[in-house]
Amino acid sequence: MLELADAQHTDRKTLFVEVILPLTIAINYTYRIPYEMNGQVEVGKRVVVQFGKSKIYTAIIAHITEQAPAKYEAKYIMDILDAEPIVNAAQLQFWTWLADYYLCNIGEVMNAALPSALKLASETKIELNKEFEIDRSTLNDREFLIVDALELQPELTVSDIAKLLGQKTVMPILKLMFEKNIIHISEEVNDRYKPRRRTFITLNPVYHNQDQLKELFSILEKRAPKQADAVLAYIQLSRKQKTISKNELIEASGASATAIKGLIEKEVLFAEEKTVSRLIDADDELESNFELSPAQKVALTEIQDGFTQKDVLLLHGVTSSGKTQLYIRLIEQMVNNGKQVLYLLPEIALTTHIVERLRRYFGNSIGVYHSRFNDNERVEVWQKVLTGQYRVVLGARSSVFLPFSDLGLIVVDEEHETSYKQFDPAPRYNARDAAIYLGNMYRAKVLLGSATPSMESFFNAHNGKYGFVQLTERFGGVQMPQIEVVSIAEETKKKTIQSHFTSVLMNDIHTALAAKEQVILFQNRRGYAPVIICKVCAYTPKCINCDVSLTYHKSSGKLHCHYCGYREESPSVCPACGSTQLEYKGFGTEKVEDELKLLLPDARIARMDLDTTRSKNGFQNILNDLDEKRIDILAGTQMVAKGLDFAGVTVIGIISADSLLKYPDFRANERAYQLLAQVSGRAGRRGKQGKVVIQTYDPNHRVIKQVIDNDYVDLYNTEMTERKSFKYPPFYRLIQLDIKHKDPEVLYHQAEYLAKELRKHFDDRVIGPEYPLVGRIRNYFIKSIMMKFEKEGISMPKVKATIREVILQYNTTKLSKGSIVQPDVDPY
DNA sequence: AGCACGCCGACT
DNA sequence: GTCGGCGTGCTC
Repeated sequence: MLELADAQHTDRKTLFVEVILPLTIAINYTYRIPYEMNGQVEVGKRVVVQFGKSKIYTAIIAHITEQAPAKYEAKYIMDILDAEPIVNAAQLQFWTWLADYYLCNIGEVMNAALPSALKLASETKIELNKEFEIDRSTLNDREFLIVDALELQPELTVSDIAKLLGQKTVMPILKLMFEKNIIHISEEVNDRYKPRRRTFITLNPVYHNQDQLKELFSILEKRAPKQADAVLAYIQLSRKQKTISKNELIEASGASATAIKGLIEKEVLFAEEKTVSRLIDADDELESNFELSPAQKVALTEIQDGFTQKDVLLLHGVTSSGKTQLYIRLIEQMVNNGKQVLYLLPEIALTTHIVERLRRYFGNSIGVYHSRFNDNERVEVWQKVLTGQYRVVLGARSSVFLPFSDLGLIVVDEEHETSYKQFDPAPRYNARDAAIYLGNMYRAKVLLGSATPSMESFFNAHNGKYGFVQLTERFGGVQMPQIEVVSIAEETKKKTIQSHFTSVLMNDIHTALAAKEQVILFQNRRGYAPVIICKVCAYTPKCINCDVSLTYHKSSGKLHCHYCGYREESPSVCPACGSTQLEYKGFGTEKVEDELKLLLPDARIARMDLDTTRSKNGFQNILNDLDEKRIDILAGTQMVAKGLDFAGVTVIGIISADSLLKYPDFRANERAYQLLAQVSGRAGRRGKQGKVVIQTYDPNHRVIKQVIDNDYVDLYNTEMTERKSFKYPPFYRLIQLDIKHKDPEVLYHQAEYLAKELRKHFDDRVIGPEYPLVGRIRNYFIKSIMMKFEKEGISMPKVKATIREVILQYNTTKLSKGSIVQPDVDPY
């Protein structure tokens, strides 16, 4: 009796929940729970709520209370969607931290964290899942109605469906249909990642028998000599390498594709299509059941020991030193201890290939999470992490939001990569830094790995905040490319330079082309000429928005602003004085391509920059052309540097290193080092040493020396000394102001005003406003500022509180609205 | 994020 | 005289 009374009492309790709405709102809102749902209320479950006049959203329960709000009447929640929480307490803590650290709203974090299928709202678009055969007999009336409607009109919103059914609560129905794979929650369609497929050839094992083989040859030589050649070439190749691709076989044998096809039809050869990596090294490093080299074994022990002292550890390993193998060993250990592992990779490095390799070790317990996966797939991964089915997750930055329960290790590969930083919508977080916090929360170990670590991580390792392990030895006999520095000034004097190409570079290009090898030329500038200047009156066309000189693009015949996208017709006479003597100064990839075509009319030359890859499959097409040897020389911007595998490339030419070395940015040297090292790394392949030609006016530049010597420590030391004597502190914190105004002039003044206000609180510790990239750009979002903490022990929370306050005042003075955001690295 | 309210410019 | 531009404020 007593128990029953108690239960009834609980049922009668009036419960309220604070919910997180997936919106840009500063606070959480409170809703009331209908009595009959009291038993189901739990933090982390999704609820359906009405917010505002007519809109319906999916929200997350953040807090449960019996306290009724004093100042307003709470609305009832409409529904509880989940039987079990889909977000755990740790995640909510993580979201709160992220919102605080990056100065944004928790709703924005929720938006970034949850796949859109988990946050149905009235405006969400629903469509049928085309890959799913619907068995109508299994549908109930309402489902039937929805499917019918969707067949007439392929896309309906949630509120359309509510109207159709004549009822308000449609979310649970849609949720179920989504889970049954009947419907798709549509979202912006990202280009899905297309893995590179290759056909591999193997010999029918029958012919491993010498007699059979001889017999085969005697037949083939008479009737199909080309096919005999191909088989011979196969046998020769198979002595050198384990896997032979169709392309390699065609190249080595000189036989045609039809000859090979004929052999496949006769079942002499077997063909098998496989996914291969676009990344270098992956193939060689990850043979199954690999053995660690002595150097790797030492490093592994050091990492394990390091983790007993420190929670975060930086692994500095030169390119091709086999870091991935170490990760695998560490992951194995963690998984054996029953812990979960998160393996973070920069966006571009996520290939199904690496997954396949890892699957070999971890079977079906490995999941992949990636923005190019569709929502159904993303939700699936989410659920499998939640239920603990996935023990290892390989993913891009957004995978820090997955519902881990007992994370033991986080690996952040290519730790320095800027793609870990989300720039555009809030939360403007850096997944590497977030991973460190995440690790701390779960008492998990964090391993940062890179061949060219970021300054701040190196700094932290140096100061003992992080542990530090080095791997200086290359794995498996891959040779470092030969780097030659050529003085442009000297060749100009000797008149041995043609256009922008020194004799040294031209010789190497000729050698490569003669050997049917490929060349990449790197020039860190798009367009044809970055500046036009009138020889008579010195007038230079500038962007009306940004105050920077406009770049001439020959392909469009227009002048482009590379910061805001503004375009205008290219003038034929000087707009100021009417003179026809317009000089095109400097050069970009277009000009490199153009002039090279004049010098080498027979070579197949292509260009890879933002302009040629903007179209849907532009990037992919160029890669494929390069792969299949339809391109001899590729001229490109930074894009060519990003870890992609250009197997046939043996020569790299850096047309002018000076644009890198003279970047007006205080992280210029660090970036120059990384870029030069990365570009250089593209040269050569297994068994063939690459050649890198660096053309420059400043052959003695210390960064060039550091790249040649592979001396990251020297780079770090000189940078730190220089920064100390510089007007900036060695590290500063960047506050990114998310102010949007159409008039850049206004925007600029707003940023200045804010910096001035902040200076009232922080004096000279505020630097700025500063703009992304070049000094005078008035860009869409403005980066301001900050500040030195070394002295006076101002705590970060206090700083943040003050910034909030200033922004708040700023908002109320109606100069602007806009939220504050704070990205970048906090090494303190 | 939506949506309403409200105040100034070019139109049937 | 209105229609409609977007600036501002509010949503439990």
